[in-house]
Amino acid sequence: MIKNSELEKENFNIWLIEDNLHFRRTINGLINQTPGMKCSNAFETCEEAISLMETEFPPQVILLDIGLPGMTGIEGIEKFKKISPSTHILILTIYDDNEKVFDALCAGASGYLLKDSSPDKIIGAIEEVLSGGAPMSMQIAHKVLEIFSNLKPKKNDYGLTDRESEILKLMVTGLTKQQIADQLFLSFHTVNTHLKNIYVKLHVNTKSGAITKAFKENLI
Amino acid sequence: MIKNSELEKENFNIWLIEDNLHFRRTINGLINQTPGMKCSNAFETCEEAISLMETEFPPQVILLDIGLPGMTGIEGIEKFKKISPSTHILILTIYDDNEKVFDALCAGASGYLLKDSSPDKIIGAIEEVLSGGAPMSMQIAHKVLEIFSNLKPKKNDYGLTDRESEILKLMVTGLTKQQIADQLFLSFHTVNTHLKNIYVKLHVNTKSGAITKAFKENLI
DNA sequence: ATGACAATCGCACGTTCGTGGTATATTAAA
DNA sequence: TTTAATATACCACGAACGTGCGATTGTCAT
Repeated sequence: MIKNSELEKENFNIWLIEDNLHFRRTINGLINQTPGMKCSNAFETCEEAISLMETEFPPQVILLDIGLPGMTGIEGIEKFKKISPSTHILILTIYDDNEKVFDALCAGASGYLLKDSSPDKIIGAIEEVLSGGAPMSMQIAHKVLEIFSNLKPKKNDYGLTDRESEILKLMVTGLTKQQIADQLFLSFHTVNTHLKNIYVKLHVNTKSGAITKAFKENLI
Repeated sequence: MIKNSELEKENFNIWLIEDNLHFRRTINGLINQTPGMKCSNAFETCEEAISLMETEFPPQVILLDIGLPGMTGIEGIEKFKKISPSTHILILTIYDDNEKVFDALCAGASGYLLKDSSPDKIIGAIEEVLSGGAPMSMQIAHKVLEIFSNLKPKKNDYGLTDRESEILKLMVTGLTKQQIADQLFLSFHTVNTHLKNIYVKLHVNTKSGAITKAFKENLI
């Protein structure tokens, strides 16, 4: 499987954090059987790994479970990344809900695999993060795109005119009516009128309400 | 390469939108050589494809370029998805900037390949979308995670107390000071004081400013 | 036990906002 | 050509806000 001479020379350092003894041993063995990779430490909890990371040289890759006793894997990611930003975190878990996937990737994970991945896939994923990729199980990649498409929601159309949108944008920056008027070389009264119309269209009756709505519904 | 009996039976319908004649012919040939796949239509522009889509039966997959004459691929995605939500859009382009990737995936693309992908990869990607996956070139997957980690920015800590955060949350819902006071069974003056302190901590001096900051920096 | 912080409550004053009106010029559609 | 929509401008008044001063109480660590 592995015939990359670079890998064989470098002997990449990998840590494993996994509370299930059996799975930990399996993965550990798998990595150490792979030329060019070495699972130098295997932990049951993030806490143990963190304390060692502060004294020892950090690994290139951490294989990280999410459902752990004590600190969760998600929380762990941030800690690891703070200590060693260059270490790649590869999530290896049973959880595939949007929430966990989203949080893990936001926290800085470099990849996300489900535990049903084959040994080949797991080793391949480690190689992929090492070469700058972002390995994901098929289902996870799909979820990621799902999250994306929900990210930019139906751009609700309240029928704001161009001028009104422009004024809404300025309002969001925190300007008062008078300041907006100055900025656009308009009379205070004109801005006042526009605001009134904006409020009617957005069904609000305060600046705060308009701003909140603007953010929540991507009107900015 | 392809030995999936399901694919051979079904003969999946694929459309191609690509303005480069040479590349269009190449991909067209590639698909038609693949058992179980048929490139039934190849277009130069989104406009042509859209008009045909309104009369003919839509394909299972559209291979879509982004840099097209007339309507861009990104704009096209939304149109296609509106006409036929179940059609998978697979982006095949030279553009790999965050902006385009982000927009395409938000618009509802099911995958994103770079044009330097090998024929095998392209066919593999089509199979992957058909089986519910989300194929991405390695670089693209990496960019996607990059976008994610920038999504949840440094949760700036302004040292708000629990009470202050609570009041900030209520403020965002559009309540007045008096309404917030009622909600929390506090005096108007107490809320007023808390707001003053919030303003100092957030370096703002209006409700609007506080709300904007709350949204922009995820303080909610 | 002293000090720092958080949470609560109070008042006064000037500023800004929200809303009820009215009105004109321009432009685009019917 | 009439109509509708948009952008512009004005006024007045009460409500809400922002900010300057206070103050008391409790908690928690030093």
